[in-house]
Amino acid sequence: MSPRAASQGPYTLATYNPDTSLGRLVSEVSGRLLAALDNEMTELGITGAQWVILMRIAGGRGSTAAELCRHSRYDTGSMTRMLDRLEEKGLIRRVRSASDRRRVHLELTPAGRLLHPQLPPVAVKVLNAHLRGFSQDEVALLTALLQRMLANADLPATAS
Amino acid sequence: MSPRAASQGPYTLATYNPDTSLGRLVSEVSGRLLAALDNEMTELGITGAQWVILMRIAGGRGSTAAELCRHSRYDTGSMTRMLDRLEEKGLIRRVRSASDRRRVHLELTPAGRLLHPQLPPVAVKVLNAHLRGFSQDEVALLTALLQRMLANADLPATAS
DNA sequence: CCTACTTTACTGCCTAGACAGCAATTGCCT
DNA sequence: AGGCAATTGCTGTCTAGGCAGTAAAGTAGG
Repeated sequence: MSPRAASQGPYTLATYNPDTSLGRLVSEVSGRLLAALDNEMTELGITGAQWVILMRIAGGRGSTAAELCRHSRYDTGSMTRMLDRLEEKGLIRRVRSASDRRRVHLELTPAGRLLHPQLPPVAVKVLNAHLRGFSQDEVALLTALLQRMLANADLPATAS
Repeated sequence: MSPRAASQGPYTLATYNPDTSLGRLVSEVSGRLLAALDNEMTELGITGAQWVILMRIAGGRGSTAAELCRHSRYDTGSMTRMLDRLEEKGLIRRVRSASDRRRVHLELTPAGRLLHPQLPPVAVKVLNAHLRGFSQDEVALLTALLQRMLANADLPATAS
């Protein structure tokens, strides 16, 4: 309510411009990166979203559906169908756990293991294409700034 | 093919980590910002995506559906239905153009004009919450770095 | 004028994610 | 042992965007 409220952060109503704000900018960059990833991936037969899940499974950081959900903002219903698609493509396999029969362990099929090494180079290519003219220091700086935004996102929203 | 190819950009296969890469980071920040915007907007009865379109119409930077599409990576089909929803909520009005009868001019209804002033403060609040601890210089720096990535996105992908 | 091309808005159809609800399984607690 | 809550994976149902196709309206060139 008080005029002082306007000085509590970098943005104020007077200076805020929806077209040049960080919100618009981050959303646009994210969209372009995913679009470029999708584009590069069509020849491999998967989408950018599937790329992300495959990389997690292959890297051992997603051995069950629930674990994948906890790290990817999908709900379990969406994840089930995402895994359905990867299974239909013959890239992953579901194996019921013996120790905990609620769980379904996920693993790459031979076709999935064949595809896996082709995934990281695509991401490297896309990222570097968007980072032309950036020094290593600038990339590190950008990374650090974004990580700080992410850390703020986890905090409960302060009053006002 | 040659080893030199690995030094053409900040990322290399050896250093690339899908969990800490800029791709993952930008996507995550963008998702959090939109989720926070959605969350703040529920009480106003619209979504984050609708917020964006309403702001463009209100600001005079989107007087027809085709113009909105050119600036927002929606196709015309999606935009038609997006505008359907805004019209059903009584926030915008479609008016057939007299000079070019293919066009449908978009304008805010009285209810839309009443809602409009409430939109920017929400974005300012969300952005500032994610920028706690940032100086003005750091925000400017982050903005500039992201703009450079965006400029690179518009260039045709270089070979390799 | 008349044809060919473009632009604009709209409509099916398909894919994909969110939400809620469900059954099976497990661990905990008394 | 028995009851109970939590976890896991799955299924309907809804919303929403992408793609292709269409009709109406405009534009350019002969």
